[in-house]
Amino acid sequence: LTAGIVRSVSDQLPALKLRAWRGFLEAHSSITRELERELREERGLPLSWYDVLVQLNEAGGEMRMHRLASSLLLSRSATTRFVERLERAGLLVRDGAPDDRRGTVVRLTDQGMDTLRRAAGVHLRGVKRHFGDIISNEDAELLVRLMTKLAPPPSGEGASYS
Amino acid sequence: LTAGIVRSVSDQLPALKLRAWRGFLEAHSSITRELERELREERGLPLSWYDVLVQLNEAGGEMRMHRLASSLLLSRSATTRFVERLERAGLLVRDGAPDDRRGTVVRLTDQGMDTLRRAAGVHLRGVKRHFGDIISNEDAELLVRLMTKLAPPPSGEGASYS
DNA sequence: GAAGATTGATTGTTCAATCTTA
DNA sequence: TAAGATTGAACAATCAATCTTC
Repeated sequence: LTAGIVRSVSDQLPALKLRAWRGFLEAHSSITRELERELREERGLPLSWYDVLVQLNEAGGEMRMHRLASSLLLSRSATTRFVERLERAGLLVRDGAPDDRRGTVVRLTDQGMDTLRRAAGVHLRGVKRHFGDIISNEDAELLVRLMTKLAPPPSGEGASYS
Repeated sequence: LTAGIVRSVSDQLPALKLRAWRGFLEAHSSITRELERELREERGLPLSWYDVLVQLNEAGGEMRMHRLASSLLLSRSATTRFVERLERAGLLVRDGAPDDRRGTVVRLTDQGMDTLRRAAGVHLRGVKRHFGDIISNEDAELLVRLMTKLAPPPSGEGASYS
């Protein structure tokens, strides 16, 4: 049954490269799943919440809604509701933009900053354990080079989960 | 404000490895997003549906529900509803398992097999363009080695999006 | 009692439509 | 007319509870 598909696979993609691709997917999935689990268990924080806090912090503590939406790779409506939840939890606040009255500025609160600090330890420990400690410095250099080739350098950010 | 965080980052994770980690996330995100877009535009098929078809095909055309759930990294209830949708679309059917009357077997239909064949071309072309063509054979060998170290080889499958 | 699967309630994401300001 | 943001309706994923069979 699968002969046709198998043939078309190897015509287009050498087995070696297909194995590399699948390994890439497996590694991504297993590492992020583990990071998600650890952060949720030890800090009660979803990785997606942590990512919002990181983005805001790296932007200097505040950000416009549409900019946040594009860094998170979320639609605007999803971002609105997402931000609502974090605001209800006291991690950030929304305010009208000073220069453009259509706009909204999202700002990290002290509590949000504190939550970020406490979460960062857990998260970075996880990235170290599940990624950094496993690869050598030479591997890391190579990955930087490879990943830069694979990710479109011009266009915007991306879901970081830094 | 961020001094404490920045310090704790570099204590745990050398800057080089952190850059490798972020590159890894960016590359994964941008490639899978593009593959999703292409498959949806050219075949009207979500990547997650394609993944179900691939899993079933690689398992010889049929699979038990709980096994499918674990290959897809979905909960059982999510898998039930997911399979319902694909069944409504005519891509697969459900039947009682012959040996265990608690169980359900999911089986690819001819239409499902046909959809898989037509989707595979588009998808594999994408993996080739956005991944295979960009890396050398040496890079691929290295990635296989690295990704195998990063993904726990013993435990189960993973979301493939093959 | 435990495993396999489904259903109900809750939560989260999206698209399309809407409202306000530029 | 378009950009920024929010709201309503539809869809998808999860947990807990349930039902059947082992």
